[in-house]
Amino acid sequence: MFVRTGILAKYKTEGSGRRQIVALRFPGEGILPRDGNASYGIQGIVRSEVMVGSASDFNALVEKNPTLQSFFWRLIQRNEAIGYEWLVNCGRRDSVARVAHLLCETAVRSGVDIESEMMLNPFTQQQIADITGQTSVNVNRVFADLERQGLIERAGREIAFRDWRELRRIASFQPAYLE
Amino acid sequence: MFVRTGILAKYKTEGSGRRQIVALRFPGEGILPRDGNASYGIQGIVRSEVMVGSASDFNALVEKNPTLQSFFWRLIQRNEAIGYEWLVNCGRRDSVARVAHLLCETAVRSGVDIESEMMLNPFTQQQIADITGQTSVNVNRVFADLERQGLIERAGREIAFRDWRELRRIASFQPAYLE
DNA sequence: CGTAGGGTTGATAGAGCTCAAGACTTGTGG
DNA sequence: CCACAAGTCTTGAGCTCTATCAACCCTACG
Repeated sequence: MFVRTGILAKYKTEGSGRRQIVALRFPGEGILPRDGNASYGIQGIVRSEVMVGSASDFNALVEKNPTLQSFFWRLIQRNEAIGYEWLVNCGRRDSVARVAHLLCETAVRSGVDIESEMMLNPFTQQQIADITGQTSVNVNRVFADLERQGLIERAGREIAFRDWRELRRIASFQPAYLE
Repeated sequence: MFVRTGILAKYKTEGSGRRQIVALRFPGEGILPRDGNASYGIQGIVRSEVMVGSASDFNALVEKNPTLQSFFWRLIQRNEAIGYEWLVNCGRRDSVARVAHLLCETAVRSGVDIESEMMLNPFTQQQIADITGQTSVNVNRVFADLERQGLIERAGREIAFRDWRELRRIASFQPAYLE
């Protein structure tokens, strides 16, 4: 699956019904075919356009095209790096840093111009909670906190970065892992 | 890098010096080459024998050997699935479930015979904390808890599974993701 | 105009962190 | 063989962060 527009989420549901989003796919990214069943579900974060192809076509294409192969190879490594970063996020950062980190990553991955300071946050607070391993109630409080600290300003889903440097700092966001 | 014996850990260190182990490699598994710098460190959990090769050799080998290619393809997908499971673990399970899940996964991945009920836990409690995103103090209390509940019995690092089924349940461990 | 989903806020409880101290294990050098 | 050091495990006390529960508001939409 190749994301043309919008955002896709891979998620898993725990026994007790709690949901965890384990990966996101922004435009230009994709979900590669798997042997066997996937252990996760796929859902659109926003209305999205997605190209879907068959695994056999994909494999044939890649096998005879070394350029494509190394392209996907790099794509896989990027996703791996993002996954590791998310693990650090969930395991070792407090709730403010987790949300801030997600905002930073989202801004960079969706190609928003930081200088313009504006971004349309595509997530509901519940989805942010599902990504960062918290509750939506707490995500709400964290947003209020970030705003009170003067790091962001909100108008509906629209977010203005008022102090990108400081936001990066509290998130300990080092964009190198996104290449 | 190919792990012959022992266990390797990939880890990242957060700004405040807190460590998160983001992946493990058991015997028969490996760490594939990357373009550019890796954003993680590698450390042995126990004394390990590791075969190290160069990326160019690896790439050449894989490129002309489709069987190898699909082998590594599956390996990557397995690691991806494990990573997702770890995210669920850190994000959505309480501390008892996290430790229990790690024990289950370790038992299966290291090929221990569950029926024999015995496993040499290879980790220090600090390492378990670094994997599950907790403190070593709490890991210690969780172990005491699991023992009090009669799910495991400990003698040093040696662990006996006294009720594998129940342990799996509280960990919500579904081994399918390990293939 | 009613409804559902999302956002906001307060009160409360509890899980897990921090700090601190002591016991035990293992390896090293004299 | 002993003394010592470093690392690991264990336990208690207190506190903080975040979950939970519950109510209410706002907005979009049919």
